[in-house]
Amino acid sequence: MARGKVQLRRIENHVHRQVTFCKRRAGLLKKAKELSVLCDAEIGVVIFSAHGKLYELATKGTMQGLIERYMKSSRGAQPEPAAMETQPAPDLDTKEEINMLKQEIEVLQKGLRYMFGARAAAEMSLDELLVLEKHLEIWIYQIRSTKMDIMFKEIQQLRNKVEENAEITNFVSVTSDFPHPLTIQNEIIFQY
Amino acid sequence: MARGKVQLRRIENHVHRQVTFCKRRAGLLKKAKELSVLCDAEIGVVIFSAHGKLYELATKGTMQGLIERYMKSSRGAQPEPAAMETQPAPDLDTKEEINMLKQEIEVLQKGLRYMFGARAAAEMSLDELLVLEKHLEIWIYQIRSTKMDIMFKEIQQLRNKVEENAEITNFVSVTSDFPHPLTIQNEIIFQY
DNA sequence: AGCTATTTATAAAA
DNA sequence: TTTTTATAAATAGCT
Repeated sequence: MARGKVQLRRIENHVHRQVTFCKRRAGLLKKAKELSVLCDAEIGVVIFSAHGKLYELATKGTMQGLIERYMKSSRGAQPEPAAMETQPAPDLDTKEEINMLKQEIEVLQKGLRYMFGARAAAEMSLDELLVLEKHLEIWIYQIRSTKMDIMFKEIQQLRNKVEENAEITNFVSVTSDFPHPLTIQNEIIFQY
Repeated sequence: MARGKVQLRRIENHVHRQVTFCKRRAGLLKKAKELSVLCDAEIGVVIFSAHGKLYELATKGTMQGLIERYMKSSRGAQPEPAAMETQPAPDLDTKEEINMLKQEIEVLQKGLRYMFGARAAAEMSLDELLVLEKHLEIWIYQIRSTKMDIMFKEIQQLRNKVEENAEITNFVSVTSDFPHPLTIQNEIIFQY
């Protein structure tokens, strides 16, 4: 933009690159702020320098809040994981259900902080820790179910192969079902 | 920037605001791309228009990946993530509010999953699931230890109180240590 | 980190 | 929205 037209490719000179990064970074964040104020938009900008240093800006609220909003907004365009659905709570009074869900959210938030901070567990109350623990147990259960699922499919494929072979070689085909009661899946899987 | 100096406040005229939003949004995204290319930086920009429409840009990789990187990078730097507050849903139908809360929980759970840099369970291999499972077990173990810790402190406090009382009333003070071997903490805690 | 000469971005209008 | 055009801003190359 000045004393030289800009070439749209990586600046090779290390010093030039650093200076330009500084200036343009400031410019970008300024522009973002302006756009947010002028047009009443919520904007988040995250910049990782080539060396991994983080620079960020979140207009209106925090980056965390913005990320949440982004997750909600961009969902649907993304392939949703079929597994690990939210546990359907038993039929409670709606009013009470809302409170329970809100509490659950709070606990999960703290859990996230705990993971990200890796030292915030001490800040959680006994009850909150209990709820978080339950969540994790559910999560583990789901993971074990998925593992079981994968393995069962492999077994089926193998059995199909065997069956084909048997037919081709005029042997008796194996058709008996493999027993796999859901109730013991998690017990079985423990052995792997 | 042209034919009129810009005032840094919300543009009141609806049409002007819309036009400016369009232009400046394009400008901001262009600047972000340029900065990324020129200085080899990874940049993410999220823009929510006043009416909630989402515009985004992620240089290098996806926004999801960038968010993961942000989560990892920004932890510890923030003293208190005052963010992640429950959306103050004003006056929605309770039924709808429940759905919104459930969605939020889903998002948070997803966030927790990202913590391990893991993909959704459905997309994960047996080995990956095993690793994730181990992580969760460790997490649960830590939580149980923390719970034990909290409870033991409470017990200590109670005992101190008793002790004070005893001294005041000239009774024999209780000084024996309460046994709490780490190896069985998790077993003990199971009962709560 | 400051200074200009220029390049860009963009406000107003169409 | 997009284009045009007059100007305001941003910034590349130097100190």
